Amino acid sequence: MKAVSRKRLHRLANIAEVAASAGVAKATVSRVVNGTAAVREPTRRRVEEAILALDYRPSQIARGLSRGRTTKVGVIAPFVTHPSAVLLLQGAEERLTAASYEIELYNVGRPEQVDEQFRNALDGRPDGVLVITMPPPAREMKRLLDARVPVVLVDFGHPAFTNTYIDNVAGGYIATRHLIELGHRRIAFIGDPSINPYGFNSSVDRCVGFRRAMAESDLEIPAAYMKEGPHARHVAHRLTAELLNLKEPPTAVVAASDTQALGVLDGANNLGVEVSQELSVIGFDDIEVAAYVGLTTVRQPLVLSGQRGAELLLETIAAPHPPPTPIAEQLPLELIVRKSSAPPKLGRR
Amino acid sequence: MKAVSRKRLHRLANIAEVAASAGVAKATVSRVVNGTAAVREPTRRRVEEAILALDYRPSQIARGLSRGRTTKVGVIAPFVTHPSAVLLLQGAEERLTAASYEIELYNVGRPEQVDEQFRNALDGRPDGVLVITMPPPAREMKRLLDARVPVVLVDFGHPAFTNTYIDNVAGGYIATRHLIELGHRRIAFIGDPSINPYGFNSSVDRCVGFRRAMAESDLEIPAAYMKEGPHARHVAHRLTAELLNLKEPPTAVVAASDTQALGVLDGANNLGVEVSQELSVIGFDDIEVAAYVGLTTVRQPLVLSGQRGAELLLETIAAPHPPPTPIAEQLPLELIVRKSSAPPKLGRR
DNA sequence: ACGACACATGAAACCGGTTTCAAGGCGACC
DNA sequence: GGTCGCCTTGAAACCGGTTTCATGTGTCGT
Repeated sequence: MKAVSRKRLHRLANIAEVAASAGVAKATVSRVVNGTAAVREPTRRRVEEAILALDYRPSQIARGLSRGRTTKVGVIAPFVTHPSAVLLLQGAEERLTAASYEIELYNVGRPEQVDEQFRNALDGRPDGVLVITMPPPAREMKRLLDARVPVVLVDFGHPAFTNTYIDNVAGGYIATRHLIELGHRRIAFIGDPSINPYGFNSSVDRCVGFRRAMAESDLEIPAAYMKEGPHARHVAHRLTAELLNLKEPPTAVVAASDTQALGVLDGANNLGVEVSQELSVIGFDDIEVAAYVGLTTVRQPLVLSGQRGAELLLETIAAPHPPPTPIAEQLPLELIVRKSSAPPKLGRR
Repeated sequence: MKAVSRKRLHRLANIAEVAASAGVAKATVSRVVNGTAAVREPTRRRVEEAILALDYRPSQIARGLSRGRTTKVGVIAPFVTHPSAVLLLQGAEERLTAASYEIELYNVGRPEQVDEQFRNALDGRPDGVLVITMPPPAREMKRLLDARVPVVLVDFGHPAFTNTYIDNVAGGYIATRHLIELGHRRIAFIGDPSINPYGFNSSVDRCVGFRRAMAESDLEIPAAYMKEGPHARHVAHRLTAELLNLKEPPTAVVAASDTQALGVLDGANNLGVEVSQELSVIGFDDIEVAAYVGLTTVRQPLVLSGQRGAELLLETIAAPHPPPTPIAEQLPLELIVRKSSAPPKLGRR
C-alpha cells in the first residue's frame, strides 16, 4: 500500500500501481488495457487480476493529454433548458453517447457568456464542437477555424461550417400562407429583435417569409402589426395585448416560435379574446406543449436535427486531416394544423 | 513558426510556444497566467504580448492532470431530457457555471447504461459528481465512496451521500388528502413499478403516503385501483383505460408524476370521460405543461433542488479533506390546485 | 563596502497515461 | 550449434501544464 499523493483529491488507482502490483511495466498494463499489442497469456492474466483487484480504470484526463484526443465533444447551447434546445440536445446526446463520446455542456444563459463559453469549450480540448442554434461570434469563429477543430452547427445555416438547418424563410411563408388560405387578411407578426446579442436569425428569416406571403397576396402589413421583443412568453403576451388593443386588431398572428405563440395565447386569454374564434395563432417548432394546447405550428424535426448534427460531427472528426468542405444539410418542415387556427369570424376585407 | 505536432488534431498554441515567443521559461508563463507569483513588469508584458499574439489559452486537460483537479463536475441523470430532469439540471447548471465549473453530462437512457455512466463519470476525474433523481447502484456506490470523490444526490434521499430530497410520503399523502377532502372515496393510484432497474423510489414512497391517507379515512383500496407500469405517458394512458372500464371505476386518480397524470388525462379524454366532472386527477412535480393543461399537482421545487444540490457539491469540494458527514436537505412541497380536481359529481358513498 | 535577504526567473520533476525504441528470450532454420 | 528474426517486455520520452528548488540579481542595512 503506497501512500496516496497529497495532491490528488480522489483515491483511484493509477497505472503505476497496477503495474507494480502485477510486477510489470506501465507499458504492459497499457497494452493489456488497450489491446494495442500482443501480451503473453500469463502476463496478461496477472495484469488483469491486478486491474480487478485495484478496480483500475484509466484516467481519461491523462489519456487525453497523452493521445492528443479526448473522445469528448463540447456542446455549446444558448438556453439549453428551453424546450426546443432540449430536443436538439436529446438527439445529439443519443448519438454521441452511442459513439462513446463524452459531452461537455456549455450553456449560454446571458449575452456576456457567449464568447466565454466558446473559449471555455476549446480550453477543454474536445475532439469536436457542436454549436446549437447559434452562430459563433466573429472572434471565436476565427479561433475555431484557425484551430482546425471540427465544428458542426445544429439548426443554424452557415457557409463556413458543416451544419443542419431548416429553411426559415419557407417556414414563415408556409405559416402565413396557411392563415391567408383560411381567409385571414389582417395578419400580424411577433418575433425576436432583429439584432440580438446571440446572432439568432431564424426569427428574421421567418419574417421575410411572412412578408413574402403577404406581398404575394397583395396584403398590406400596417407598421403596428410588426412586433418584436426578446424571445420570451411574457414579452409576447405584452405585445399581443398591444395588438389586440389596436383600433383595427389583426385576426391572426404569426409567431416566430411556439414559445412566443404561447405568449400570444396568454395575451388573448387575458383579454378574453377567444382563440381561433376571434384570433388565429400559428407558432413554429412544435415543442411538446404545442400539442397540449392545440397550437397550430410549423414543425421542425428538432431531435433529428440534433442527431444529424452529431453524426456529421463524428464524421468530421473521423475524416482525414484536411477537413472536407462544409456540408449543409437541410431538414424538412411540416405544417401541423391544430385548433388555434380557423377561418376569421367576420369575412370583412 | 515551429511545426505542429502530428499527433494533435488542433492547432492551438501551447505554453512552450508562448514561452519561446516571449523568451522566458514555461514556468514564467504559468506564473503570469495564474498570478501565482510576482513577475517583473517588463517580463510580464512580454509574456502577455506573446499570449495575445498566439491567442493562447491553457489546456484544461493538461492543467487538470498537473494540478490533480479538473474544475469540472460529472452530472449523471436518467432521462435528462424529461421535463423534471431538465429543471433539476437547469438549477445545477446555473450554479456550476457561475462557479466556473465545467459540466460533463452523463445521460442514462437505458437500464444497461446505469453502471457504465457511473464509471464513465469517474474516468473523467471530475472534482465532484452530481447524481440526479437516482441512487448509485451498489457496486458504483462502493467505488464512489472508496474513491473519496465528493458526491451529491439531487432529489434523492440517501444515508451515505449529501443530498437534497423531498418527503415523497408526505407528498403522496397531501395529494390524496386533497381528493378526500373534495369528497372522493373511490381513488386509484398510478405509479412506477416498485422494482425498477434505476432504483427510483419516489413512486413507491408516494404510494405509501397514498395508502396512509386512505387508511386514515377508512377508505378501502380495491386491488384493481392500484396500477403500476413504466414511467411513461402512454403507459399511464393504458392503465387509465383499464381503470375507467372497471365495473366500479374510481372518481379520482393520484398519479405518481405529472407525466403519468398527463397520460391519465389522455386516457380519460380518449374514452370521453370529462376530467374534473367525472374524474379528478392529481399529479406530482408541477412541470411546465401542468399549468397549461390545468393539472392539479403537488409542486416540488425542482430548480431549487438542482441549485442547492450544486451548492452543496461545491461546498463539499471546497471542504477540508476528510469530508464532512453527509447532509440531507429537505425541500418543501406545495399543493397547486387547478381545474383537473373537483368534488365528485355523485356523492355516492 | 560587504553580507544578508528578498525577489525574479529558469531548470527540472511531476501528474498518468501512450508510444517508441531497444533489448532479451526463444524458436526456427541451415 | 550458431544466426536470424520474431515476439514479448521494459525503459524512457512525450503530451502540456504546475510546482518545487536552485540560482542569480538587486536592495538594504550597517
